Amino acid sequence: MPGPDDTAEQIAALLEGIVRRQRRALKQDVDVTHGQFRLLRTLDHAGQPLRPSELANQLGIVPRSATTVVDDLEAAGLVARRPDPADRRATLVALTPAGTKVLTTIRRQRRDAMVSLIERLTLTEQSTLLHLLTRLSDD
Amino acid sequence: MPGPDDTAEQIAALLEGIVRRQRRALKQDVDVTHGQFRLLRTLDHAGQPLRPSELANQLGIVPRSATTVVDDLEAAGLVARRPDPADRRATLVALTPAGTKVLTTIRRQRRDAMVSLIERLTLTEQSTLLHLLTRLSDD
DNA sequence: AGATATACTGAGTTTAGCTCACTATGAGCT
DNA sequence: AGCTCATAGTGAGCTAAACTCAGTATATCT
Repeated sequence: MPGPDDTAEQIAALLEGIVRRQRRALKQDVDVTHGQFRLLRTLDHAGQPLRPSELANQLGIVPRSATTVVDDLEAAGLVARRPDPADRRATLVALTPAGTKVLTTIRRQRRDAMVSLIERLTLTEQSTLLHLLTRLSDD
Repeated sequence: MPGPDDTAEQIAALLEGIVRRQRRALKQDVDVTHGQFRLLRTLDHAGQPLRPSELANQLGIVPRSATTVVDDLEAAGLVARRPDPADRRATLVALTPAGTKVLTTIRRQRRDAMVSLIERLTLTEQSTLLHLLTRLSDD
């Protein structure tokens, strides 16, 4: 006799499973990790250079973790650090042209993977799912 | 003009975000990691001892990874290994009473967190969501 | 000027996976 | 029986994505 609690547990398990499998399905041929991709995407979405702390904030991670991701992306030439003219403690992180290009590539791959999954649903179901997930995501 | 590709990308991002936040909301006071919890839950759901390889299969991880999780749970006294009488290569992993107890505790915590999230949806919406996610999860 | 707060980072840890290679045992074939 | 191949588990070692704690440089506030 499943109750609402059961439903919650099942939904949690399904969400986890889907995310895990989707992520693993992405044997990207571009050498950018998932975390790095998220940071690139955030920068692109912002449309302007951001501080590491702001990136951390938007990514939902602690600032120290953002530093590492930026380090690796910078080493790969996908972002560049420059001093913040307004505050000498701070640095600004900007996408390089190479970063933008890589972002586009990965985005397409990820989209392909997700599309092939959600193609199992009808268009109506897709928009229902989107709607429900959005409701769950609002802060 | 959002097309099906956009929908896929949005759904992917939402799924990730929900899972990440839910997991972090779980500052468990029981000393069992998320991966360990998943294994305990799988064992409990099976209702009988399972082989590590079967656990790995159900958890969607490679067998070697299951070995490590079982190691840690066994060290904590939450599961027990015993030889499989039917196949001397194999071992069977069973929940101990302590494991069952811990599982119950964590389940309640997790359920509370997830329930408080999905309470935003009506019962009908919840079952719709469950249905859609199940469709996405079928192999 | 001094205290406190903020921005970033070095050092080290944890979690949750992974691969590769090895041992022991089972199963199928001749 | 003997050989070959497959399966079950695990040791060793790696990667990713987070974390904490502590330290330095710079801002801000009184």
